[in-house]
Amino acid sequence: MTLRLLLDEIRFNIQRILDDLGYPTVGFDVSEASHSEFGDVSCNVGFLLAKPLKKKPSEIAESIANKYQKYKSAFIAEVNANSSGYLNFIVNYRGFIKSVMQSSVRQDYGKFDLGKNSKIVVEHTSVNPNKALHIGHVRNIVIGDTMARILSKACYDVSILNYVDDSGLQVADIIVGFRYGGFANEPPQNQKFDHYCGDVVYVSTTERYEKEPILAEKRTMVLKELEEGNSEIAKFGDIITRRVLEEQLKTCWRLGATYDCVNFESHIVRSRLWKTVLEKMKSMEIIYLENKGKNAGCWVIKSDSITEEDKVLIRSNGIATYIAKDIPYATWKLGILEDPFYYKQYIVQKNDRILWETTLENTGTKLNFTGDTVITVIDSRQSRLQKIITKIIHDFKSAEKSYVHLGYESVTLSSDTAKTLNLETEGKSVQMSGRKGIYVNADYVLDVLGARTYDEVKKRNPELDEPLLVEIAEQIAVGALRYAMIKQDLDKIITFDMTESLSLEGDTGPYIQYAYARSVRILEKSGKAPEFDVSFDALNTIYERNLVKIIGKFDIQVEDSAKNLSPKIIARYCYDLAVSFNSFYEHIKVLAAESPDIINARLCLVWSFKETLVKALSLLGIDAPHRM
RNA sequence: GGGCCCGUAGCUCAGCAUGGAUAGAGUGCUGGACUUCUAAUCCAGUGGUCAAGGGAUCGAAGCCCUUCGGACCCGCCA
Repeated sequence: MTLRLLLDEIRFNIQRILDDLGYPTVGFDVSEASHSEFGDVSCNVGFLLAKPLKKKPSEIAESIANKYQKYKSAFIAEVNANSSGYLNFIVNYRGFIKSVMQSSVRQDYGKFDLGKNSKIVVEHTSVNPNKALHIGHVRNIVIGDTMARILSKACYDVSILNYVDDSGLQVADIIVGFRYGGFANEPPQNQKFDHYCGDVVYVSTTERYEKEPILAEKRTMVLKELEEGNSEIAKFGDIITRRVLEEQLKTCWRLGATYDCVNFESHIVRSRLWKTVLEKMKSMEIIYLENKGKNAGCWVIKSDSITEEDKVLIRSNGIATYIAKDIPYATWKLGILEDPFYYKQYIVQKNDRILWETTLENTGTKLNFTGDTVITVIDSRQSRLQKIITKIIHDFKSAEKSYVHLGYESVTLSSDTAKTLNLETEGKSVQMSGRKGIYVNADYVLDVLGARTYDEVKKRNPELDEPLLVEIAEQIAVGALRYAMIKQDLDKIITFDMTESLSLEGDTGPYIQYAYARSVRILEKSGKAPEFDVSFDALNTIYERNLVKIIGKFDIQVEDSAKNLSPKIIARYCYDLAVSFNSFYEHIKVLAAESPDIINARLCLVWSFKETLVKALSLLGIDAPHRM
C-alpha cells in the first residue's frame, strides 16, 4: 500500500456510494488535503454535485460521509464532512505506516507501469562535434538523461540516442582552421582537445572569415567534401570529429549520462534514407516543386497554420536544407523505413552499458533503436522547425504524438559572469554563443565546484583518504549542477551565475545529499539491521508521520513526471523528502530513544527514507555519498 | 507584422494541466539552537493588490478576452 493505492481505494468507494445514492456521475478529485488540520485526504465531490442536486455542498459531503462508514478499511480512521463542503479523510496511521514501510524496502519501489514496456526513444545531447560542452548543453543532457531514467522507472523500454552532426558547417569551420588557418593539430599541453577546438580554433577561424574571404571560400569546399565523403579532407574531418566526440562523451559520462547509440549525420546523408524519404514525401504530396515567386525551383512544404510560411526543403541547386536532414533521421528513429545501417560497438560505458554506433559497412550486426514514440530534447528556439518535422512525421505515421519535441528555454549568462568573459552587458543577462566565445564550459564549472566541495568535505571529514575525498567532491559537484539544471520548469530561462552556483545551501543538490549522508550515519552507528516485521505504532509524532507520507508518494511522483515529461517533479520530490527527513532528524532522536522497540521502529523509518531517497536521486542521475 | 514563452515576497522559484479551505519554498534580512545520530542542518520572525483590466463561475494565482512589460523564433544559414 502506498498513498496512490489509498487514493484509488477512496475514489473507488466514493464512486460506489454515488452509484448507490443514484447521484449523477461527476469527475471528482481525491487528493491530499491542502492543510493537515483538515485531515490527510480530501474530496471535492460535494461542490461538484451541489448544482445538479440543488443541495449545499456540506450536506452532500455529509451524506457521503455517513455512507462511507461501512467502507472503512484498515487504512481509514475517520471520514467527515467539513462545513466548507469538503469530504475529509483521516488515515489510520497504524495500518498505513506499516504498509508504506514494507512497500518501500522493495527493490522496485516507486515503479509505475505507465509504459507497459512499449518502446520509446530519447534523443539528447546532440552537440556539434567541434567544441566542448558548455553550461547550456548541460541543461539538455540533464533533461534528456533524467527523463530517460524516469521513463524507464515508468516501465518504458527506453533507447537513448546522441546525434552527431559531423558533416555540418560548424565542423567545416574547424577543419578550415586546421587545414588553412594555421592551427596545429594538437592542443597545447593540459588542454582537452574539445576545449582547444571550440575555445581556440572555432572562435578564431569564424572571426577571420570576414577579413579573409579565401578562408570563407575554403569553408564551402570543405563542407561539400564532408557531405560527399571519401576525400582526404573528409577522412581528416572524420578523425577530428571523432576525437572531439570522444572528449565530449567524457564530459557527458562525468555528468552521469550514458547512451545506447551515436548516430552520425554523415551516415544518414550517405545512406539511401534521404532519397526514399524524399520520394515518399513527393508521392504523398507533402512537398511540391514551386514554380514561381521567390522559391521558384525549390521543393517546399506548403504553408498552413502550423508551418506559418512555405518552408524550403530542397534548394533550387538541388541541395537539401538543414531541416531536411532531420526528416530521414526522424523516420529512422520511428522505424518507419527499412534501416540501412549496421552497428558496431563504440565503447563500453559504466555499468557495462554498451554504446553502439551506426555504420554503413556490413558488420553483420543489425540492431533496433527505434521507438513507437520518439522524444527529441532540443531547446525551444528550435520550436518552429520541430513543429514542421512533427507535422511531416504525423503525415507519414498518423499515430498521435509519436514524435515529441521536448523543448526547454535556454541557459543565459548573468551579467557578472559575462563580465568575467570581458563582456559588459549593463546588468542584463546574455545569450551564450559558441561562435562568439560567449559561454562557460561544463568541465570548468565541474572543476570549480569540485575544488570547492573538496575543501569542504576534507574540513568535515579529515580522516577520509584522498581518493575517497576526490570521489565525494565530484559526486557533490555533479549533484549540485544536475539539480540546478533540473529543478525548475523547462520553460523558464536559467540565468547561470558562476558565483551563485557555488552556493550549496537550501534548495540544492548537496542539501539533499547531506540528508542522505546523515541517514546513513545513523544506520551505521546503530550497528544492527532494522527489523521490519514489527508494529510501527511507536512512530506517532508529526515528524515521523510526515516522513512516512512523503515516502509513500514516490510512485505518484514517477507517474506524474513520466506522463507530463516533467523531470522537475522528481527533483522536487527529492527535496521534499530531504526537508522532511532533516526536520525529523532535528526533533527526534533515533539512537537515544527510550526503548529498543522505538529505536528499531525509527531505524526502519531511517532505512526506508534512505532507500527511497537513493532511488529517487538515481532518477536524477545524482549519486548519494555516504559521508560529506 | 506573424508565432511562441515568461511575469507570484527585495532576489530565484513552487503551485496553474484537472478552479475549491488560510497562496508555499529557498535566498536575503533579524533573532535563536551544536559537551547531543554530521550546523551543507533546524526553529522563529520579516516579506505577496499572484503584471494590469475585464469576462464566464456559487467560487480564480489557475479558465476566456484585452492591455502592458521582458525573452526567443520567423533565410534557398546551420
